Formats: sequence, C-alpha cells, structure tokens
Amino acid sequence: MVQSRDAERTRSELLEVATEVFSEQGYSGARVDEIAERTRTTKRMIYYYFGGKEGLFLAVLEAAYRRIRDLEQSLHAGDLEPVDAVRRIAELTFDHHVDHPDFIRLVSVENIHRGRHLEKVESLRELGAPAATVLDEVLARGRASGELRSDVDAVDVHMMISAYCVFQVANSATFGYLFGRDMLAPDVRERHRRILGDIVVGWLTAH
Amino acid sequence: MVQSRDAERTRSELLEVATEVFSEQGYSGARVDEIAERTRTTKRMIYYYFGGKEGLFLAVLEAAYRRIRDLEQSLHAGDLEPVDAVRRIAELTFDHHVDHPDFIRLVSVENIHRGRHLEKVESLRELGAPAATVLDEVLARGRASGELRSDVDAVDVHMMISAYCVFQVANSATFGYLFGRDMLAPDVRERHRRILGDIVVGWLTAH
DNA sequence: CAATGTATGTACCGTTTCGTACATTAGCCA
DNA sequence: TGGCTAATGTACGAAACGGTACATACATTG
Repeated sequence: MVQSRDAERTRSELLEVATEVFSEQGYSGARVDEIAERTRTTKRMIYYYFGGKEGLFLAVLEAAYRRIRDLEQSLHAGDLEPVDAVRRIAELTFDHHVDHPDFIRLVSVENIHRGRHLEKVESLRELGAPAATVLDEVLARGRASGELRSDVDAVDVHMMISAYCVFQVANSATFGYLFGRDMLAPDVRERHRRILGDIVVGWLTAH
Repeated sequence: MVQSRDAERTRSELLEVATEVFSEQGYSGARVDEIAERTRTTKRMIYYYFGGKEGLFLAVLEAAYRRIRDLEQSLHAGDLEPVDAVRRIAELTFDHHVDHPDFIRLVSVENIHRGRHLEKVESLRELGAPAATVLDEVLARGRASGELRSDVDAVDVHMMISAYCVFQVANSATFGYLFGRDMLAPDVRERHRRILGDIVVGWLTAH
C-alpha cells in the first residue's frame, strides 16, 4: 500500500481507533496488533508516536478528558433562574454522557486500574475546577434567593449528577439485563433524563 | 508441601483469591498463574474445578451476585413509615456498597465486557426481582398515603440509589483525584451517606 | 487392607503478544 | 537534483500466558 505520508492523520487515526478498542476491551484486553490492524498504518507507528501501549493509553485518556473539559466550559447557565439552571446543567450533562459512551467506558477502565495512568498525565492535574465553578455560581445565587438549600456544595451536586449519568452508560449491560430495561432505548433514555432533572431539583429545593 | 486434602477449602480459596484479582486487574488483566500463586494450591486446580479462566470468572460473578441478593432479601422495612423506609433502604444499600468494593468493581469489569459473562450464568437470570419488591411495597404505601410521588416505579428508585452508591466505589479513583476529595475517608463517606438519604427523600416527597 | 476414584502436583507445550532491529520510502531544502 | 531526515513497512524475537499430559498421593468403602 503506497500512500502519501501524513503524520498528523496517522497519529489521530491511531488515537481514534485506540479509544474505541480500549473502551471496548479494557486496557489489558486491548491488543496492540488489533488497534494497528484497524487503522491504515502499522503497529510500528504506535511505538514511533506513543512509545508503546501505555503511552498510547495515556494519550487516549488525555484526549478524552480534554474533550469533556472543553464541553463543560462551553456550558453557560448564567442567564437562567437557579432552579431552571440546575435542571439545565443536569440535562446537558446527561446528554453529553449518553452521547459519549466511549469516554465513560474509558473512565471505568481507568478506575479499575485505580487511576494509575491518569496521575501520569500532567495536563490533567487541575481538571476538576471548570465543572465545579459553573455549578458554584448557580448554587450561590440560589442560596441568596432562598430557593436552594445551603448545606451542599458544587462538588456534591456534580457528583450526584455524574453518578446518575455515568451509571446510565457504564452499567447499562448488567442493570439492563437484570431488570429487563433497555437503557439505550430512546424513550427510556428520555424518561431517565427527566427523572434526573426532577431528582436534582427536588433535592436542592427541599429544605 | 504435604497437606491434608480439603476439596471445599481449595475451591473456596480459589474463588476468594480470584474475586480479588479479577476485581483488581479486570478479566484480561488477571493472570491465572497469579491467582494460583496467591492460594495454597496450584493452577491445576483452577482447571480441575472451574474448567478454565472464564469458568472461574463465571463462578466468581455468581458467588458475588448471590451474596448481594441474600443481603437484599434480609432487608425488611415493612415496619417503617414510607418516608423513613426509603431513607433506610438507601442508607443500607450505601453501606453495603462501600463495604463490598470488590463486588462493585467486578460489576464494572463485567460491564466493560457488556455483560457477556453474566448472561452465561443460569442461576442469575431472575435476580432483579428481590431488590425491586421491597421498594415496590414501600412506594405503594407512600402513594396511598399521599406522602410519596406516584410517577416513578421501584426500578427507577433502585437505579437512582444504585447509581449513587456504585459511583462512590467504582469511580472513587478518578473523581477523587480530579476533585481532590478522598471518597474513602470516613467523614466524607458519612456525609455522602446522609446526602443520599436527603436526595431520595427530597425527590420522592416533592410533588 | 486392597481397590478405586477423587484430589493434587509437576513439567511442559503451543500461541499470543508486546516490542524492536533493520530496511526503505517520501518529501523537503540547499 | 541530490542528499538528508522524518515517516513508514517488514520480519522476527523473547517472554508471558492459558492450558494440558502425566504422574501420584490421599481417603473412602467394600
């Protein structure tokens, strides 16, 4: 196969395919050879650009987290009333999660390995802040107006929302199977989306 | 090493160690040799009792799920008022999850593999029912008395509780790292436990 | 106490899998 | 255009890994 060279395309194609394979098979389950075969290049390039299997995984993690961070920063709810804003944030988070199952699965994989790889990625040291600041501002306004309870902080709320959303994707196989509920079906999804909004609003307005 | 034979002990020791290794390393990451080495017997016994690596994993899954089912059945909240009952159920579920991280991690591993193994375990076909029936009864009483909202079912509530509890354990590494919150610390745990109760009660009583 | 089947240990095999040595080509710049 | 470097391809090696053949010891039972 003689084809023109394009370093950037080779690199990004490897990243893309690797994201898929790692999220489908886990870190140990992913095969370097399989990743290479699914691209238009060869295994050699993984070692050339990423140094090895672990380097590739780190790059995949970094790219995935960067994507979610960018999205979180684009989420602005400053023009909504506090109660509407938290519902909005919850729903957008929900949409983002169900639209990016690969990312969620990747996070699961990384947690199996106790975050060992994540800690090696310098650029992800201070990633939490953005998601928390938007919520923080909304909660402050809600507390001031007396609409929202004051005994929880932004991280508490973010965790609750994340937990619900992550579960939808990360545990859909076992939960769906055991309770006979297809978590991927559009109507079920829409229902869960509404329920999440109800939960967050009900929780934060009860006091 | 000459030691008296004890088939049952060999079997259960293999299961115990395998649970640990699979939940720590994932399915593909777990090494048959390592599991064997950590026991007082040899690799040979894994093939003798479980047929192979996958058979061992199936047995581990089955044992873990059986343990959680037994606990769910022992959970009786019939003598409590509906509102207190749901908080109680939520808190007991929380306690159980944080006390059995291996099980949660195992479920994560199984979900990475899309529940492929779980489906092979005959004895786990109808496992969902127990957890749902207890909640179902409480919700019915709450609806009748007008204390609890009527637009959600037991599976919805169970899912919400599971999501929150599973997240505590399954995502503690990445979430804890990114938000600088040690999810395993006793005081944090206690706080999250109370918050879960507040969430469930606030949600179900808002209508 | 002999016989028989269950339980266990050892040594090894074939494959898979990550990684690399070596060769080669494409494009850029003097 | 000729050379130089970045990029890519091929073939292979060594170790890891799941699995098994074969030998053997224990314990139960008739």
